[in-house]
Amino acid sequence: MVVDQLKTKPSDAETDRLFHALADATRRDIVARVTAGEYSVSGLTALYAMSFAAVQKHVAVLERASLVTKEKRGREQIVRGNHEGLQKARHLLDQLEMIWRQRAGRIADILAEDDERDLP
Amino acid sequence: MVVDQLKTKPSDAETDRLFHALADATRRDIVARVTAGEYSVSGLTALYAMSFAAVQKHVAVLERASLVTKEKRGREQIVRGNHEGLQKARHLLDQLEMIWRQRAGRIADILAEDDERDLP
DNA sequence: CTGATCTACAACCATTTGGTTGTACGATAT
DNA sequence: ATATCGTACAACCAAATGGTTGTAGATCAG
Repeated sequence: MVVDQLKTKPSDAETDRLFHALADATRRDIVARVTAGEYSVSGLTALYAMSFAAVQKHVAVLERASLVTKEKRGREQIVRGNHEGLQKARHLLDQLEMIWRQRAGRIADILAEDDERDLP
Repeated sequence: MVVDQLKTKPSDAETDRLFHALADATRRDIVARVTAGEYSVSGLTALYAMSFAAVQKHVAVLERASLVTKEKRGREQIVRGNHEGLQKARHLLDQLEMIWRQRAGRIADILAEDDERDLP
């Protein structure tokens, strides 16, 4: 099932790649652009003050992190946003969020126990 | 207002620090541990196969990313999870998610226009 | 066919990262 | 008082990062 893929915990290496890919302003901008529309690699290069090869490397990093996909069209390579990577990242943050809420819950429990102790 | 702090877009450098901090398995584990409970830096060191100084550096990276806080207690430094960083990270992913949904919306619009063209 | 465009990839370089060891210092326990 | 514990920080090192230039292969336009 597709759901299984979401519930499957990504490997550490996968997660490393994901967050590392997001830890760069240029790459985040690329993700936003190609999620909103289609860009070739050279189309993206026009947007930034860096060489084609540099952008190419950024796209490769994003691709390895499942945040974008590339598809050959004629002599161009079309880059598109890939929802899968984003969902993975959100899922991982959700897990940390759950740990936080569990802790908050335990604290509430402890306070409740204290209250009980105060009862007659 | 507190709400303003959440709505304020974090700087690129802040976001870089955040995702970079999360892009390491040891650091993610530290975040999970100190979110669930309290640990001193040397208490954390006992958990990993690396030197005290290495763990100290990881904690420093997490602290700069607002993912943990440190508080001196006696001769120990207590590390605690900081919800602020997590929320920031989730907010940033939410923004990308929004771009995705907007695009999905536009595609639906385009399909709807095509349908209209087909009408008499 | 020829030339221009888009891509891939290697080689190189400066900086950052993630680890180490070693030294120093305040807080604690004996 | 002294030894030990927890921390801070500097110096060092290998590997990874983020950028460059240069070369070469496909694809398209004229």
